[in-house]
Amino acid sequence: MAASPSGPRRSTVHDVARAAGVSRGTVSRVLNGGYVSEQAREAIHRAISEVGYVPNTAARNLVRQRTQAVGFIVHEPHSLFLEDPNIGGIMLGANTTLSQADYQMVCVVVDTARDTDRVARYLSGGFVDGAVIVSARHQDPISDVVERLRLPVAFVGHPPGISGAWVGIDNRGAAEAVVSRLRETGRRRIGMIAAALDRDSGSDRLAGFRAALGDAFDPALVETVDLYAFADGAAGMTRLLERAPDLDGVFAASDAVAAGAMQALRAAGRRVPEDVGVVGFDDSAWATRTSPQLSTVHQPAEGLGSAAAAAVLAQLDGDQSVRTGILLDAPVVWRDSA
Amino acid sequence: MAASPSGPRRSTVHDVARAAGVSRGTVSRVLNGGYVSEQAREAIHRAISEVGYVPNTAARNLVRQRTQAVGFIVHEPHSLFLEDPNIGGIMLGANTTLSQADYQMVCVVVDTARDTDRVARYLSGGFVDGAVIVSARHQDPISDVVERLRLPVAFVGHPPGISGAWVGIDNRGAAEAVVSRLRETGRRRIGMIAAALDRDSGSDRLAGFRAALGDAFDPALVETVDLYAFADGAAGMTRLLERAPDLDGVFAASDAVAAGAMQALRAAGRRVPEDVGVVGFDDSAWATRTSPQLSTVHQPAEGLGSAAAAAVLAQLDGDQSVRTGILLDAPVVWRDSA
DNA sequence: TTGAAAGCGGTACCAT
DNA sequence: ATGGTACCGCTTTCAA
Repeated sequence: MAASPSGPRRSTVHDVARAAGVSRGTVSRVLNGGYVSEQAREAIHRAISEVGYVPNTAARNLVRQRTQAVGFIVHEPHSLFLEDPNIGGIMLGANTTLSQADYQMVCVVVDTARDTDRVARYLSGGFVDGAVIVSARHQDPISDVVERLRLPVAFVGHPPGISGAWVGIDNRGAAEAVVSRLRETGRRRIGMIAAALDRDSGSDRLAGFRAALGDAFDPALVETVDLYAFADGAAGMTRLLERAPDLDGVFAASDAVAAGAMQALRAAGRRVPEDVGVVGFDDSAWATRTSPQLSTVHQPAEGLGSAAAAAVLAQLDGDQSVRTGILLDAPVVWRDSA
Repeated sequence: MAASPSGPRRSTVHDVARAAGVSRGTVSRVLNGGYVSEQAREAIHRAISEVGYVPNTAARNLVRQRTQAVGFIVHEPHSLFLEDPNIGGIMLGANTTLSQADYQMVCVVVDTARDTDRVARYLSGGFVDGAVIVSARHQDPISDVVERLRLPVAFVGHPPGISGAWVGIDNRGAAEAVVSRLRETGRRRIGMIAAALDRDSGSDRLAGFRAALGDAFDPALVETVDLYAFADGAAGMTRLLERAPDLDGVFAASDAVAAGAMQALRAAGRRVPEDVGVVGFDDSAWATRTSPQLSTVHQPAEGLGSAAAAAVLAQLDGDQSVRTGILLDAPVVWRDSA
């Protein structure tokens, strides 16, 4: 049971109080704010560094009835967690904001295949004061739990039917911008490889595509695939090309899909961007690795994580004015593929 | 200050004790093990689910003098954290193992550019019972702190001069295996694009390359680049090709480097694998996205994270028999690029 | 402005 | 086997 590093006992408020010649209460007051004479304050600060005092988190949390932890819930199989170019950035952003506010981020990955309700239990268990929830889906049981618990949360993305705070980008608007520009540059037969229609990001991108085309929209030019993945992009492109050999532009639902599409295009003897213009989505590492480099929509991943964390923090502070929806800017980046 | 979700007060050991008609001590005993009559045990279990009891982590941690948290320290700039194909897997593996043991993983990313000693303080602050440390470097100040604190840790990778437990793969042996096979398949002028020589992984791969070649080793066939990155691979390959136009095989220090090298090779009119055989390292998403698909060394990323976490857990349990070094298997995967 | 004291929710030791 | 009780380190009334 040699759990804690042996060393000398960590010093406590008690030690500080004694060294400064005051009571524990006074020490606590300078730590947390309250009426303290300048003289006492100084003596205490000196004592603190003298005895090397560091507050005990557990004790503080116990009396304050908080855990000082925020969950980062990713509802995604491990493999997708690793593939997704945005999750890492979102996590980093959330972590930065949270730790600056002295909160710990506890990362929980719900491998969809396994039990969702392990997380539900976790959330109910009072292990966290709030949560950032990534890639929730419609009717997600986790969202239900959160609602019942009235736990301060923020979703990244905006699954329909969710009532809590959320932060996202304007997928639909960005898609429209992409397609409009494609048309402006002379593309006339523009197709789309849509993906992940079961989440808002996927369906909104498709909606934007459709809206931008208006009357010119042709359902035959949309190919739908399951995942935002390279292989899906390649397969989708191949099928799309069979149906519409005269196509001269493609909007792919993600960079990975776009990269796959480019591969299929090349295999079919089409040149990018000369014969077919290709645009992706995410501005992930993929975008600058394809040749030609991909035109795409920039996702502010760290910003999303950071904003979601801030929204949770605001609720934790009892801030009533929390906006329930925040849209971050997702500019289109034009490179060489279209 | 409406921090905790309002709702009814959470029930405590006290409530359970009263509902079961026993004392708090007895309740604690069934929770933690000890002599309890079968009768009491049953009554208590019934009472627990009746009142919906969930233990309070803070209180338990306070009395036990532990935090029940383990740090996951990544000493890497944010951008590299996102690029590295292994870190995500390592993290997932560590997280899984840790949470199964009821530990929380607290992720700390040290953006090298900024203060390393913020982490040192964190570690000294008693916020965690132990730590998994990824990508430490030689003479890393963090390693020093850990040593001084005698904090239970495990490193992923094996930076020289580190005395604690570590888990890694046999970079050198894997590199040797790659090069030997390249020779067996008839390659005669084999070059290497070495990277990240400031870490053990990078220098060990180079050492293996050298060892496999023995007398045939030609320093002119080694090109060194800074990072395990695509762009570095492309640039390195270009330079290498200038020096050794007759080269017929390349061992790249990572898949990203290999992908960059393949691009440069193609630009120079060389066919892979006909003219030049290329082998990477990591078996990351890159490997199956290039065409032809990459032959490479498989990194058991989740396994590494999991093993490192287990090593920390073992030390926390006071297990004296912890092996200080664990090597996981990293098999070579032969695909089409060589 | 400050000190004293009462808990926060558990665990563990001590008698019984 | 069980109940009683002291205590973990800190915050927060309440008096003074």
